[in-house]
Amino acid sequence: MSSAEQPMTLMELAKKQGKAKVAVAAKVENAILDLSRPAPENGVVRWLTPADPEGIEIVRHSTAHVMAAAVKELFPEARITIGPAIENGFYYDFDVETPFTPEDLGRIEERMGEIVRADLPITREEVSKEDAMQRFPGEPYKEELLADIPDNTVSLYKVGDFLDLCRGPHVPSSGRVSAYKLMNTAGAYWRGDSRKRMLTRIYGCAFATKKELDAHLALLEEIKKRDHRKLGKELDLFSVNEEIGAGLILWHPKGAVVRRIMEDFWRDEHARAGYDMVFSPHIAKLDLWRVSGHLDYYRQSMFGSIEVEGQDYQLKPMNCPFHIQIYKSRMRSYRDLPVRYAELGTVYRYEPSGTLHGLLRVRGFTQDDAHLFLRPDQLDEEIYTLLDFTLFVLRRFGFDRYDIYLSTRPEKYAGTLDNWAKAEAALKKALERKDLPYRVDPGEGVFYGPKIDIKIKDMLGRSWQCSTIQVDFNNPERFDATYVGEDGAEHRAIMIHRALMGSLERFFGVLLEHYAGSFPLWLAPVQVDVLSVTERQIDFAREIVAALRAAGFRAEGDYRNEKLGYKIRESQIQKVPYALVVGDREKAQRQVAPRRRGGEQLPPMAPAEFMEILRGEMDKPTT
RNA sequence: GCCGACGUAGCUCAACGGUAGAGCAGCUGAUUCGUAAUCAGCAGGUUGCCGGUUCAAUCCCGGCCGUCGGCUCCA
Repeated sequence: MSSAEQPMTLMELAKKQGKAKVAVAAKVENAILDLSRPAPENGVVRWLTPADPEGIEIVRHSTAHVMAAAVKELFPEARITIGPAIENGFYYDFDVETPFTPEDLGRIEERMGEIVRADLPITREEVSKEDAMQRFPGEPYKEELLADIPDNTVSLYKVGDFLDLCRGPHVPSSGRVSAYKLMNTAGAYWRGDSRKRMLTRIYGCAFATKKELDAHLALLEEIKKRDHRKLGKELDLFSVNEEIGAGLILWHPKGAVVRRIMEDFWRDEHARAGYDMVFSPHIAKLDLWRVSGHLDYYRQSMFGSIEVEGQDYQLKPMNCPFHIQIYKSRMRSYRDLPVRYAELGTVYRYEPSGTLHGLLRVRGFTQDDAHLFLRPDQLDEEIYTLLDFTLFVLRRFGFDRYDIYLSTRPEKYAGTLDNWAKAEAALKKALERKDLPYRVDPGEGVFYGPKIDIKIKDMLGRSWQCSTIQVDFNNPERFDATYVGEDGAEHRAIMIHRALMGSLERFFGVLLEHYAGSFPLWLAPVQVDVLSVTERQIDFAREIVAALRAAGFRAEGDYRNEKLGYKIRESQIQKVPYALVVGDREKAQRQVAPRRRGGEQLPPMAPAEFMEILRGEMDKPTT
């Protein structure tokens, strides 16, 4: 190509290739570029469209700019800060005297629509940092951002009259932004720093098509319907009570049934897996936490101490020191190891009031905790077994999709490099031996050891971090937990700290949303409703209820003077897996007419036959 | 903890500077009914708590408690 010719832009190349309508940017040698940039001489480009993950990210980012443009027109006094693309959409933070109201959002969205319809070009220019400084009068946040940019050249983007400092890239014109919706406002600290000024953030979602946007809004509706706080109230499972205190959970009888079943299952399986159950008190001398190191590292998450007869006591934020003391209560031989102590231990942690959230974030909760004391040579096998056990437990609760993370040594760490290397290798080996895909989170381990975190995925594909397996070099050291080896000398034990469900409260909340309140049979608080059609069948219905209960099922009778449809509806709304209809016909035949929760009707059958169906369903993690 | 919104009957929600209303649930009665709501009547609230402004506050203002959306935090 001769130098006299005007170099062709990517946009022009896109036109030639018939891609101008769909392309929002181009990928050239791994760099994502605006279409206004020159096309490469060899002409090798990959066009990015809103259907590409990278393409939609650009659209989302540009939508944030369009929104900022609308905000600056309607609220010229608003100071602009940053506005990135995020999952499903974007946000933009503004510094305004009074935060935006929902009505403001409506006006902003309307103005955005006008900008989109006008299809204004979004232009890019490169200027020196000094020049850029002159271009943002009265925008202190932009000045601050500029000052922090190491390069001498920066890029500016313009939509209509709205100029923003931005790395880009952006879509070529505002008309390419289409399916979006402003969602809500929120406070957010400048640069995420709680010491800095609180800004007003506007969240929006944006998609490639209206259809995807609608699907996303439908998903949000579904999430709302499954909200464990709403279901907890509707199904009478639990409550939080202002008079008791924020973040403290009351388990109602039906919720308590589910919890008891979860606990029973947990205890049985742990006993089978070679764990010993222990119990420990809710408070202990403050000094214990000084020894464990929690006081130094995590004091801000602990409740204040309680003075008793001149001694400070502390509500426990963890169970580990207790288990260590049990371990230390006598001499341990290498033959005794591994020692596995498990406890459903209730702990109390101070969480800032603004972070509390139903069952998912509370101040008092029960960990399905265990501490394993091992010899170094047992680490590999133990972790492998533990991983297997964890996945088995999760599967029982209907979770068979997960993301696994291996967190390695952070900058600030306790223990020896040699131990860290061994522990990380053991964790890695176990994951690979189980053929589990995982991601490494470098430096994200706890100061006392590396860990495996398992994030389960629920029915809606949302991730929840519940299980954690942590190697701990710190506590055996601090508490001097040892065993006598074959050589007769004392050796330092290695500890594994692990929780499978994490917190029972939280796991129950996740389960509730996972199943949308429709618990599988084995967990359902009420498994069978027996419904009499008229009062003529009450005696027979009572008999059925008694028989079911005698067989170990959780059955309730509804003998009220109501129509069948009314009772069915109530049973359905309460998400009871089975309703047994008992009318004159059934009574005469000594049969029941089962109806499944979803509406499916089974043929009338003998009670014994129905119980066989129940038994066949008891070990199913989903229904 | 920070920013914003909210707090009215058991639940879901309405109304208003002049001491509040509906539906569902509850209770009573009638109805005896076949797979998602039978009808009628009755009862139910110091409008989260404390203080202030006002002739008068549930409504306006302040503080506290709690809830919600975020931020921060999360051993």
